[in-house]
Amino acid sequence: MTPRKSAQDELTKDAIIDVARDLFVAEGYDSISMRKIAKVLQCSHGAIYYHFKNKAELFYEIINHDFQQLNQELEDTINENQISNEEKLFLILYRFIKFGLTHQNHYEVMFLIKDDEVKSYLANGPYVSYQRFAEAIAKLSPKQVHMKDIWSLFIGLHGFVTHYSRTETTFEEVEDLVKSHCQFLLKALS
Amino acid sequence: MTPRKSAQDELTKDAIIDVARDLFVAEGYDSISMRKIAKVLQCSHGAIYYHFKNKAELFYEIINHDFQQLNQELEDTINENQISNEEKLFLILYRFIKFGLTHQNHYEVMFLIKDDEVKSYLANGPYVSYQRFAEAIAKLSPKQVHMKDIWSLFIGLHGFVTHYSRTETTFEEVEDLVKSHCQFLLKALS
DNA sequence: TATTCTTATTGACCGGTGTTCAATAAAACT
DNA sequence: AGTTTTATTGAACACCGGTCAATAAGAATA
Repeated sequence: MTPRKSAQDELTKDAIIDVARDLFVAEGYDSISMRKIAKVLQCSHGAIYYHFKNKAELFYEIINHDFQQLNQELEDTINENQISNEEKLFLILYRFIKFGLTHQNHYEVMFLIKDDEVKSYLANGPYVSYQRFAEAIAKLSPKQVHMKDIWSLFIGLHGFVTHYSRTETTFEEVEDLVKSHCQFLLKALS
Repeated sequence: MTPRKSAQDELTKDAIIDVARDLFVAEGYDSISMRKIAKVLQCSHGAIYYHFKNKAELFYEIINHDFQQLNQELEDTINENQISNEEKLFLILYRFIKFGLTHQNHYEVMFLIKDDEVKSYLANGPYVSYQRFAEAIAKLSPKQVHMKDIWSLFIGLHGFVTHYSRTETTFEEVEDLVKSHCQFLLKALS
């Protein structure tokens, strides 16, 4: 049996996450196997299981960071100075789609995946992000909006990201369409 | 080696499709293996490959039928008597979502799947269905609508189906929400 | 320093997947 | 009866996620 690694080369959670993140971003959850990750890390695939219970947990550590980033972006938009509420409203929608399309493979898992294993790790990440979103929309809207309408608005954004993720379109390729889609949805809100 | 089947038990494309359809509907594309299909058919998994080039092609034969059904439903709605254009417009949206949520696993493949193998077989099925949809919306709208808005409308429906497919919600469970979502989208159109 | 203990890694193994293909037997044709 | 075509079998291949006994490196202890 080849000997185990020496201390200097010892595997760390962070090292695994760094490699796994790149691979997942590039090819998505299903396409990346533990063995592929291990190969890049130059370790056996079994070693990864010492640091993470399973593939889903490893992925969750990455996804969790993305939810925080999404929430942060939303907050930044709310707190931005020198722009009107109307503009903020637009920016929230616009940036949500931008986030989704620039993190396509992660978005898929954050809001789309059916895999029960992964879903159980996601826990309330999607729920929290949506709550923050809904509060922001309610606060920034010129007139009272129904909860259901905010939900429909969100679903409308979700559909956009979902569709263009399927076709692996970049945000830049559809930037204009993003704008008109956001305007379309805002028309329904008022 | 056990002998091959006798003529009366011979495998047919239709027999495979019938079994595969039920299994795919119940558990989705990924969860159903060729071996599971073969087990129900009481044949070897290799035999299926004599009738279908691969799993994707088998699934496509099923999906293709679904596109035709979706297109038929749309046409039926257009040709329905004794209802106004406004009501037809609503019904088209409503029934699209209904279709999506009552064929969740198929919808996923029809409009959502990333699997390149399957996508290549889908060919222009989604495209054709969308064209028919867009034409119907344009015709039934009281005033001129932009192409982009029809697209946004569709994306809005797509998002709804996609989200509730992920959570495996039945159409009946969200029937009221479907109505309000359709109304929301129609508000944006006018 | 010698010994024990803890910790991290390895890789064989399990049961599963889609797909291929040589062998073969049933049916059809000559 | 003999030949050809056709449909089926199941072993084999290269993957997958996950488990775990064996083991070696490093730390702690005597």
